[in-house]
Amino acid sequence: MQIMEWLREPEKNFPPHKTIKHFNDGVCATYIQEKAELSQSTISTYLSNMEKCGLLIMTRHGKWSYFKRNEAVITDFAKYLL
Amino acid sequence: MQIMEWLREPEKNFPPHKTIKHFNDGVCATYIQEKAELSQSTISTYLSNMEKCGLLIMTRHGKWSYFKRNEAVITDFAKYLL
DNA sequence: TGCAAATATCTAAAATTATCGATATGAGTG
DNA sequence: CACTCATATCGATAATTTTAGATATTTGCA
Repeated sequence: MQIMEWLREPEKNFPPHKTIKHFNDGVCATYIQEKAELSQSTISTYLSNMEKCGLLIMTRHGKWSYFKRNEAVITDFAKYLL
Repeated sequence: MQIMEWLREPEKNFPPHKTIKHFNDGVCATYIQEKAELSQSTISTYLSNMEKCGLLIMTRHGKWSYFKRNEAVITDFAKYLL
């Protein structure tokens, strides 16, 4: 939940990436891990699971994995609750 | 989640109560328990927790506890996810 | 008042989840 | 192609959740 909130406003919650300046594909895993203060393996598993279940969209840029919210899926889920 | 879905349409998912004919206050705990096929204590705990956290509204009618969805809270939660 | 029905609470076990350290894999770079 | 950084996977353990049986409480009714 916390990660999903952070990713709603990447610019406000994360520093700009050293090589990729925009947030078009979201935030790289390392920054999320640092902010979450959980181990690398834990965050990697989280992000991977969240991507598998459709909540996040992952994009590889070289050695970095970027994650952003999958708004379409989130909207559908929110509607389903009603 | 399943219970929340059932309670979206009480008339379609539960029999009418023997003494109280309408579904204004939702469904009595026993019917939910029977449909869920879980023990009485389990369902009682579920419903109580769901009520405590605001998802359900409980109404006592004599010896029966009725439960219905708290649509306001559900709507707020759905919005929060977006 | 005493019994029965409906629900609530307590305690404990089995199952699942959260989390990490160690290790493996993938990718860029001199 | 060796080295390093970023991420992924594996295996294990601690913590939490799920669930039930036993028991307690509440309420209506004979």
